[in-house]
Amino acid sequence: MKERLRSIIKTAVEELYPGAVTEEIRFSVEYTDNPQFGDIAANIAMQLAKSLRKNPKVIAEEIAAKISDPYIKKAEAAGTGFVNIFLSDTPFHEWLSSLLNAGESRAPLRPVLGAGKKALVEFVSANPTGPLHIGHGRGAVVGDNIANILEAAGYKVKREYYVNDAGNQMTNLAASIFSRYSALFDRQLQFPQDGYHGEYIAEIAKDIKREYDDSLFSMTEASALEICRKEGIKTILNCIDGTLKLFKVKVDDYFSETSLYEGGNIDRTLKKMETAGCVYEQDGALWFASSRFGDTEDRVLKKSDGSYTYLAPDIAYHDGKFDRGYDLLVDVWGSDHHGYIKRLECALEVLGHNGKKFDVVLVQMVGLVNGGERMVMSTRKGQFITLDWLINETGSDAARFFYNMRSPDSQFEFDVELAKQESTDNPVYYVQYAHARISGLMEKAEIKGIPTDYPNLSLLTEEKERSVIKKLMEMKDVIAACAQYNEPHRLSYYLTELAGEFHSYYYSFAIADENAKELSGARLALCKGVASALKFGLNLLGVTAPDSM
RNA sequence: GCGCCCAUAGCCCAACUGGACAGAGCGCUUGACUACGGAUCAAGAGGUUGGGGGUUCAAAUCCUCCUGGGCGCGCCA
Repeated sequence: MKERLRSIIKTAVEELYPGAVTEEIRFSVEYTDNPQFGDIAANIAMQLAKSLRKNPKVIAEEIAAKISDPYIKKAEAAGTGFVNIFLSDTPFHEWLSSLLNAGESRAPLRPVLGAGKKALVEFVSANPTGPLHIGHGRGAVVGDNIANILEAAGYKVKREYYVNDAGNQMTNLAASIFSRYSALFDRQLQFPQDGYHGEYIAEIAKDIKREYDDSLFSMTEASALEICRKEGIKTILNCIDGTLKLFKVKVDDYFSETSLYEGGNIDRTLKKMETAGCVYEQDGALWFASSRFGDTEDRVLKKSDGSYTYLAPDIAYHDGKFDRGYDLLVDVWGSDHHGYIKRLECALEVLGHNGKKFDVVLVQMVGLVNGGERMVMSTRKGQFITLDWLINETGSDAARFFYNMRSPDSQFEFDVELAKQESTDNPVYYVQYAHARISGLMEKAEIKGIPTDYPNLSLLTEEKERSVIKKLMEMKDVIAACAQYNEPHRLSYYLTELAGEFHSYYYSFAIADENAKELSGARLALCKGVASALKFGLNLLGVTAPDSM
């Protein structure tokens, strides 16, 4: 509908003012939120005012007088120069009909953005050194939702978890486990200074004891640690995977950092950067001249002892993502990693990927308040609230909706004591209730013998009915905005609004009235459309749409 | 010191990326079930968008300075 009006307006303007619509004129055509401004408003007159040297209000009046269409009831100039368009009921009925006919595909609710393009969403990527805590939950939900939304917008999406299974953290993990293992045999081994103190470490040690008994002591320390490392990563990743499944977070692949070492990917990528002439040696180390590309300083890629820094495999990983044919990369990171964006962007530019899209979504940290006292979560010290706990406490639906309520870059504090309470006034129930209510209506309709299959939608003439349909028409734009700006929280807000429109409608009219079967059939069809949109939206957020609650 | 992010109603947050009178929820005040689910609805109070300056027909949004928070500035990952 918007597209249609846009071209009508454009044509009118071109006839009125030949040559006025240049590339720079990017006018908006938007649904209004206030009926007094009509159904759709355009700001083109104000955009043209400068180049035409004319009062925008006058331009708007001329445009309004010029445009005509069977769907348009009237067009008028308003405010400082808006063109407000009032539509007849017909386009609303036709649109609703198209939604109902689309069935499960729900094509009228989906924007067409991806058109088969390939997108890779990398998220969570927590180090495999402990269970996921409530901080990770946010990234998991945001990433999963972005992936779902991109899919709905037509992208082919893959979801990856990057596993940092190389480097010092892993050495630390192995040493921590080995120390606990030794303690099981009454052998005191000094606990590593930066070791991991969580309960789960001792559990892993017990597992190793069960499988290997005391045989780790009869091998070299290196092999013993290697077993601890492997077992540790395996167990922890298993645990993480279990949590994510419980949270309905889909992960297609766990991408191992170690595989980049073993596959020679890092050397290959560094060679490319060398060829591009942007690396140099100094003090025995290999540096990336990132400052030449806008970074604040140069970065070390290979340390003087010959090992790689964290950055090198990360560059190789992202280089590889583009080589695998993805058009769009979305990384969901904790905001404390924001300093890495620039250097990674610089590297990707050097590697010739500057034309492609690489977005980093920074998810702000989740603070923790316990009884008014601030807590700092630390996996290493074993201080954290696990995501498992939260899910069990509030349920997956409430937790997911709650995490998605705020824009990713806003920081919020999680009050442990309020977690359960938070779930009872979580808006997710408001939205789910609307869906359940419609299911109830449908049952009622069947009992009362109200036919809903071939509704006469032209009977929907109430102002409220119009505004419900209008709300439904907006969903496409909302999903598009979510996908475009990586802001899935918009969908949560939208669904709350849509549910509100329905609840209000429900109270204003008898919907399943056996004494007015034809009208009721039309109203029930409208409700069916609402339910379809609610379910679609909730599922995009990983939340169920129950038929009863 | 340098860099990134944030500041909106009593609280927690939105605001279609520059558009019309800044909007929801919670909390507060008042009302609504012998119609289809009250986990709901209807109404009210509540704002100098942290502060100053600037750009624009139009600023919560862009630029600049100030104040106050968060985070990052390793040959750690």
